[in-house]
Amino acid sequence: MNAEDFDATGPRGPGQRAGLTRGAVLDAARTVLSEGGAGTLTMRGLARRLEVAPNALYSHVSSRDDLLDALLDDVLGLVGVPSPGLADPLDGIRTIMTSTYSVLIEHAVLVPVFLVRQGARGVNAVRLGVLMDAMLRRAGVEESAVAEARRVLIVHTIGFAAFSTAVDTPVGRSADPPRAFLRSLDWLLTGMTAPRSRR
Amino acid sequence: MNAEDFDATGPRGPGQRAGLTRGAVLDAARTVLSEGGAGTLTMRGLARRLEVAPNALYSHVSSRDDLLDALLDDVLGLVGVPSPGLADPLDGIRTIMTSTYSVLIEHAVLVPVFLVRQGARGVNAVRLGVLMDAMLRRAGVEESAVAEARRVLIVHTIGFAAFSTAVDTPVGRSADPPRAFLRSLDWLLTGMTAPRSRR
DNA sequence: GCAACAAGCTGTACAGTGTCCAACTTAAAT
DNA sequence: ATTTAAGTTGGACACTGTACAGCTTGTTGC
Repeated sequence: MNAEDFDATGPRGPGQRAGLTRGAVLDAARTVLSEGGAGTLTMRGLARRLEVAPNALYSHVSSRDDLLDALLDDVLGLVGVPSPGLADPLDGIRTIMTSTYSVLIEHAVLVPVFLVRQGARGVNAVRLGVLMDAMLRRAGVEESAVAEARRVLIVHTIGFAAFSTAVDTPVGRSADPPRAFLRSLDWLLTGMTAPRSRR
Repeated sequence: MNAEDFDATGPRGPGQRAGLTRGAVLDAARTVLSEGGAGTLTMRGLARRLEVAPNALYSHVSSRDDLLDALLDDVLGLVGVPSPGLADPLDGIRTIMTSTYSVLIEHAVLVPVFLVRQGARGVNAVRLGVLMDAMLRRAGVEESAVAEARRVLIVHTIGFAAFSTAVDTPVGRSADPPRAFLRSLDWLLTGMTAPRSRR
C-alpha cells in the first residue's frame, strides 16, 4: 500500500503527527478569540479546530492559563516604546500608555482577560514595567511611589479600554485614544509628579 | 416509631424540606466568598455547605449568574448616598464614589466579579446610576456625555479598587480611599465639567 | 377534616470543562 | 542501526452548571 492512500487527512491514530507548533496553537487561539470572545476559547474547541485531540495541545502549552498569559504577553509586545534617550520622560509615558490603549482596543476580547488576571506577567509586561518605572523616576516620582504610580497608570488604561470596549452602542471604538483618556492621563501624570502638599 | 429517631439531621429523602431560603443561600454564598475567593463559589460547593442537593439551590436562585448579580447588587446597597437636595452636585458624586470604593474594598473578593460582569445591573446599581446621572447633569455635564461620564467614573473606581485589592504585599487595604483615588476623582470631575475647549 | 395544589427537595442525568496517564508511532540523536 | 525523545491519541477522572421527573411536605379551599 502506498502512502497516498492516507494522504487525505483522515483520523489519526496514536503516534501520528499533526505538525502542531506552539505558534500554530497561539494563532488558532487568537482566531477563536477574535471570532467568539474570551469565553469561547476552550481547550477542546481549540483542539477541534486544529483537528487534533485535546491533549495534543499540552505538548505546546502547559495549561490554559499558560496559553492565556502567552496571548496577553505577545499582545503587549505590540506596544510601541519610545526611544530610550528621549528628552521628556512624561512624553515617554504618554507614548507607552496611548500605545497600550490602542493595542488593547485592537484586541478588545482580551481586555476582560487582562482584568481578570490583573495585567500580564510575561517578558513583555516586565519589559514595559521596567521602562515605565525608569521614566517615572526620571519624571520625579518618589522612589517609594514608583510601583504604585505604575499600577495606577496601568489600571487606568485597562479600565478605559474596558470602558471603550464594553459600550453596547459601539460609539467610538477607534483605536485612537479618546480625548478623555489623554486628558485623564495628563491629570494623573501631573498629580504624580507634583510635589506633595500634605502628609 | 417516633419522630425523634430521625431528628439527627441524617440524609434527607426526596420531598423532605431543608428549610432553605433565598436569604440563607445568599448568606452562605457570602461566607464561601469571604473564605475562599470568587473562584471557590460553586453551586455544588454551596449546596454541600448547606447540606442540600445541588439542585435545591435552584428553588431560590435561578442560576449562578443570578446569585452573583444578587450578591453584587446588595453590596451596592451598602453604598451611602448623599441627601437628595444637596447643594453641590460634585460633592454628591464624590460621596457616592468614595463610598463605593470603600464598600468594594470591604468586599474585595467581589471586585473581580464586578470587573468580569462589567458592573452590576440590579436595582441598587440602577438606583445609583440614576442618581449619578442627575448629579452629573446638575454639575453641568452635557446631556450627550452623561452616560459616558458615569461609566468613566465607575470604571475608574472599580479599577482603583481592583488595584488596591490586588497588591501582593497588602500595603494599604484600609477602607479609606487613598489620597491618589480622591485626587484622580477630582481631576476627572474637573475635566468632565469644564467647558470643552476644542472640537 | 379532607382533597387539591404548590413549593421544596432529591435522584439521576446530560453536556460541558481542564487535565492526567498509558500506549503508540514517528522523528531525531547517537 | 539502535536508542532516545517528542508528539499524538484513547480513555479516564474529577469537576462544573443545570434540566427533568418524582416524592414529600406545607398551604389553601371547602
